[in-house]
Amino acid sequence: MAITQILSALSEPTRLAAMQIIWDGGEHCVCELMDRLNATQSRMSRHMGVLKAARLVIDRRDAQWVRYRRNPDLPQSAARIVDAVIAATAVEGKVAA
Amino acid sequence: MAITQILSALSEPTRLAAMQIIWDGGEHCVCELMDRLNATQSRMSRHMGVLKAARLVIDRRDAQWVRYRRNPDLPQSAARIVDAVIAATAVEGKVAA
DNA sequence: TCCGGATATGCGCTTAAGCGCATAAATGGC
DNA sequence: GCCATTTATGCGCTTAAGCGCATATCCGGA
Repeated sequence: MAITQILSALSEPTRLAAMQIIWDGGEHCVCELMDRLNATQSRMSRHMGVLKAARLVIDRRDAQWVRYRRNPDLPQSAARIVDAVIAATAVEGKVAA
Repeated sequence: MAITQILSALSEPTRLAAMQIIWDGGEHCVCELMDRLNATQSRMSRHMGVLKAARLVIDRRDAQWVRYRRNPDLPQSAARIVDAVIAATAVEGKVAA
């Protein structure tokens, strides 16, 4: 079931675009993702919640910010899916934001 | 956009299970998939339509049967996604049918 | 031409996804 | 303690997904 949940999480354009940003390994607050992806606050927050529920990312409180980053404990088999997806977005050009 | 469509197509358990079967490279009629996946006829037919719309599979009329197989012209970047997904299902055990 | 098997599709229904809006909750600074 | 900033969440709405049922369509064989 976890796999279908991962695929479903990645299948939404804004979430996929967020994963492209987050997959660099760094930390990114919701406000940054909002700005870069042109999303409202509640929309962005909920999308991040979906990615978190799929265990693709983890979050960390840092003062008034919440920093998201890729889940370092993601099983390799799942990480390979994300890698392949990110690579494919690079090939096909851009993903809607 | 094609990538999110592929991910969405793969994110449904019965469709994912169908892809596991079809990814062997052989041809499979709807009736076979129905039987193996415990799906009704209309349900299976529609699911295959979704996979076809995502260009993951192609179909061919053969007498009263329609044979589905993996799309040989699927871009490599997309094929890698499917490969990673199939590999992950093998790791995690089984996918609901 | 008629029939039976295999597949697709129109229709209506139910449920889930995604959204905006308003509001709550957490935190630092004053 | 109070306020501004950042993030999460309850609520209601709209739309899309998935399903079963019935029916249409396609095909070979008698």
